[in-house]
Amino acid sequence: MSRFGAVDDQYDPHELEQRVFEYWDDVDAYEKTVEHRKDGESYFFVDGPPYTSGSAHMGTTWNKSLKDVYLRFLRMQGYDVTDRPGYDMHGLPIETKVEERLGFENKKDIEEFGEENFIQECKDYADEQLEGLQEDFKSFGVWMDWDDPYRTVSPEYMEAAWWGFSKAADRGLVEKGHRSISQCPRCETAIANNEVEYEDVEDPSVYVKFDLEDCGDDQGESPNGASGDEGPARSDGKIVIWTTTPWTIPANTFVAVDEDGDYVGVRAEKDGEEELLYVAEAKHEEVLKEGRYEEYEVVEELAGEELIGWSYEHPLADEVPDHVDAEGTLEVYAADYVDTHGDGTGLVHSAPGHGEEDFERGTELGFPIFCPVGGDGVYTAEAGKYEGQFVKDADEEITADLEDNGALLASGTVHHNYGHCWRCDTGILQIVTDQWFITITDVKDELLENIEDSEWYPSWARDNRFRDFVEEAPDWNVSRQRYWGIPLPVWTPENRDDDEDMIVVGTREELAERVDQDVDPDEVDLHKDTVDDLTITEDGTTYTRVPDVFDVWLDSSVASWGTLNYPDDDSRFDELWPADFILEAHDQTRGWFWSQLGMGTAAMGEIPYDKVLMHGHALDEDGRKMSKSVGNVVEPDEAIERHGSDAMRMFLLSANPQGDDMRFSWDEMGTMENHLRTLWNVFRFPLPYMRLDDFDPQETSLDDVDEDLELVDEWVLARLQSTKAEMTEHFEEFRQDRALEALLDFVVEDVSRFYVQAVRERMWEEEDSASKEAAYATIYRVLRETVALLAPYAPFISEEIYGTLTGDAEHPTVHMCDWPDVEAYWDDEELEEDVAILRAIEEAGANARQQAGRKLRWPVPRVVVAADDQRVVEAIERHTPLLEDRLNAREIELVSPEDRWGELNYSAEADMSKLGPAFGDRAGQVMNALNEARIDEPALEAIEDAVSDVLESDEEITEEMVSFVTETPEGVAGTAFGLNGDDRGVAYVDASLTDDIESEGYAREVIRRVQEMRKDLDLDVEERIALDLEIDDDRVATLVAEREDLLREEVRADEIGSLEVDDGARKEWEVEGVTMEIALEPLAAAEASD
RNA sequence: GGGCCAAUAGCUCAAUCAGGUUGAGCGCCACUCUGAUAAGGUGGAGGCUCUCGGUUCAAAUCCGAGUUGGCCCA
Repeated sequence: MSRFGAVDDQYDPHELEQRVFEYWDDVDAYEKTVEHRKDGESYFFVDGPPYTSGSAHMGTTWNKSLKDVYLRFLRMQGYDVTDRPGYDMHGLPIETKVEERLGFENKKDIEEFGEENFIQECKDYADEQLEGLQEDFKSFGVWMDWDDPYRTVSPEYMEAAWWGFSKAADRGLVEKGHRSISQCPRCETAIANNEVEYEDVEDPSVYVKFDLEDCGDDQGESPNGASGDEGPARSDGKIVIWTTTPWTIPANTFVAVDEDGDYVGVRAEKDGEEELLYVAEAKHEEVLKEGRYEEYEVVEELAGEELIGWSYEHPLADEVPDHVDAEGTLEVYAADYVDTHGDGTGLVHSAPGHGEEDFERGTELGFPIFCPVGGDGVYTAEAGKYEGQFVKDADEEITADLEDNGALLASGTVHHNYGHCWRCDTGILQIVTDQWFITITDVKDELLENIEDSEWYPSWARDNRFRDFVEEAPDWNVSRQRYWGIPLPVWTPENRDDDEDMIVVGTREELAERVDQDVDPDEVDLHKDTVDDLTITEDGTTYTRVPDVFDVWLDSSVASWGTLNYPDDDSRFDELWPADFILEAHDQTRGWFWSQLGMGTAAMGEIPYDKVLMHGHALDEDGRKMSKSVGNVVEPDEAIERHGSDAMRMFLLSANPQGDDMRFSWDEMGTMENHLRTLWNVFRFPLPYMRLDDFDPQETSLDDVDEDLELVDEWVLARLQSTKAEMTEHFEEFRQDRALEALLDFVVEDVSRFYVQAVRERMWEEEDSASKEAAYATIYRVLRETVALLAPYAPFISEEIYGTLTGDAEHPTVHMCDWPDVEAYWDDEELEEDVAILRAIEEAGANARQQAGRKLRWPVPRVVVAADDQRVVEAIERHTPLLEDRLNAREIELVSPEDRWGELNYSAEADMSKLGPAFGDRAGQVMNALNEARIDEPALEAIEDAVSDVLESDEEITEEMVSFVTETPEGVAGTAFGLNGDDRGVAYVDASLTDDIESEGYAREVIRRVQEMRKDLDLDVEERIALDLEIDDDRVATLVAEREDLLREEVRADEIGSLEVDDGARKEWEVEGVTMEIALEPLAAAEASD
């Protein structure tokens, strides 16, 4: 780009961004920036891999924008940043998408299609989605290493997973186990608890009576011993359970009670028959009502422990002949998952072959684990009568059979939350199957210790949420009975599949060495279709591979070394690992934050990341989550279309990145675009003048013009230093939103609204002047550093401004710049405060003018400033001319704190922090009395008297309790000014008129209208004109005539007199009630027409 | 059902940790400026600080109970 070249009149984000994209491409901006930092200190960032299904939504866009802003910032600080993006490409979600595409319904379809073909389809689908995501991320300017992303399907990456798993196995943390897991019967695989989605559904609700057996017989055998020798004969009694899954009753093994709970025996009557029912005391009324009993009577009160050891008959004994009947089963036991006040009856049907808690308690009691259900949710032969039925379909028949057996107390339906498969939405089943686990519960203490080695932003995310999650976490089931995933690298002896003599392979090299077949370690693809056929023969035993693939969460859990291609490539691991920084949304506490901790600890004994920035989710404008079914999704593409990538990024980056959700807002995004427009206008304002004067920032630097700098120059430079300091501080605390706020405040408030206004006239000077050069050098420095500070947020506009300012003199791209340091030389806190005070006075003055009905264009004879403190006096004394100029006042009159302006009245304001302790509960009354008092002089006695009058009692008021405020007299308008909420004084504008003032006022009114007409005629700034002026009021005409020199100068009029207008304009105006006619004509035209 | 986080102007947020008469930006309305001009400036309106209790002379702030939303867990 050529320096100070022509730029667009208006900020057009789309054209600008397109130009910048092309420019980046032309000069290899990204590659150069990476190269530029290659000798810097290394910084290891690891990208949490998005899943390759669907396109980037607002949340992903926020996430990548955050990553981009921090990576750019770190680069500018000199770090050599690792920025390899990643993609999570395996797993059930993609399998189900592909199944949908191919019209498959179950695993059989896949087997028929062929494993190899299916895997290829999944790979193609994932690759396709990856391309889409890459394009999405590039479209809003994220700079990562797009040419070389890590892909969880590549052989190196899959090897990294194998290696991590084998390290965990080396530590004895891999085991095959019989566990209760969540099974999706459609996908025919175990799914992780965090893949279960809960939805409100209608399910059966059945109350079942289990007939008690005479407990005298097996009293001695009962492990917990209960005596049955008193009270009513229990052999005719029944215990009542409740369940929403009748299909689990065939597997009933025991009934659980709360040993400390209260239970009752109830004699109840229905249809002339009497029954003795046992339920929790708290639930008995509800249960009997459900059973529609006509009458009942509590005949017995028991503690839970008294029920222990009671035995009962299996309610489906005939239908399921193979039901559990081992020693000690079909009895009542204590279990801590029972709640006598919760849902149900206080007695819990327990089937260790299904429920997780039932399984644990059943195992503890040494019972056989009976699960007559296959992975497809169909009853096996063990289920007797129900064999071959899908379990949910059998609910009805089982309920009917219970009724026939006289075991059904009541049946109905209930609405409750029930788990569903996250991908195919099928209701999950709890069944016990064989699965492979990483037994992280064996290293729970180590996990909790390792958490301490990471630093989280915000810190509560680690100390509350994450720690709680880790404490509760069960062993990690890593096996899935599916196809599209990393195969488990486990080989077991033929015909045996336990973990006793397993071989766990860690690398492709090892695989090639140990397998019986010929395998090229550099060429082998590790997917299931390839490795399934490989066998290992050692010491005469042949080993075959376990057919499962890994839980997809295991894939990303190894990202901290997988992204380095470790162990295949060990060149950078020692230097870089563990990651310095990761950044994801809060749903990853249970996801990636957790899986990495688990895998890092199991494999390496360490947490694989140092710093974690945890952001929230992107919600819609009403604070609801964006969802396709609700139709409130805002697509990033639309945001870019409406406001441009820079504005969208700035909006996203203006949100707090620490834990809070972001509420989307079109309004706020529009505001960001406006701020960028302001910056654009500020930037393009000095360009024509600099170009005209051949200003060269390399020749004329700030140092060269140091002597000629004016107050505002020094001030804006001082503000720049504070802004840099503030931004750096915020960035280092991961609050880029606050850093952005500081920058925009500087650009909009200080540069645009104050500095540019203040230097305009200096830039218009036609002759060369030291002052003008100083202003050029100052604004150049301000803009040059501002775009560097803005570059991480808005990389496009920053690039264009930087290019126009620097031409070929600096880096090819703004993103190679160093993060601007604070220069102590320009730091000037005193000056910043002075100007802050002056601006407060100016603002108050403008307010007072409006009250007095005097426009800024009209001078006022004087402004009286009553200062509350010496600091304000100093500021005014140091900068009186500037203040006169900004207020358009002939004179500034300063009233120091110890004096007062005679024409004023006073009132007082109470300070509650002092009144409260002194007056206690009467403080409110005293405050009101104080605030309402009006007095002639600001004296304590006067206010004390006034308050005492109102309250009819003597009150002691001290100086610190009140501050006096002035009451404006007639004819003068006054407005208080202050800083940071503290009053610092009052500005009084004396708006009285004199001939001199009116003369200038009217002259300026004429000037403005001539300027407007010049603009309508589209005249060049330099163009000379002839002017005709007829004013209807003689006095005003005379007043204006007194300022003819000013008029000629300002509007570049060489001739004033009557003229015929040919190529010019003539117009009548109404000014303050006076009619005037103005005509003008460019001189060149006038001459030509002669 | 449990845990964590949030709730303040129409919108986005600050003030909450260390209690003392609630603030900013945007939007809206009015005025103003006019050589940055599809810009700029000034002012105004707009608040039972989610609800109910408690502690305190005094609560947006501390405590308790709820409501709503978000995430996580069951």
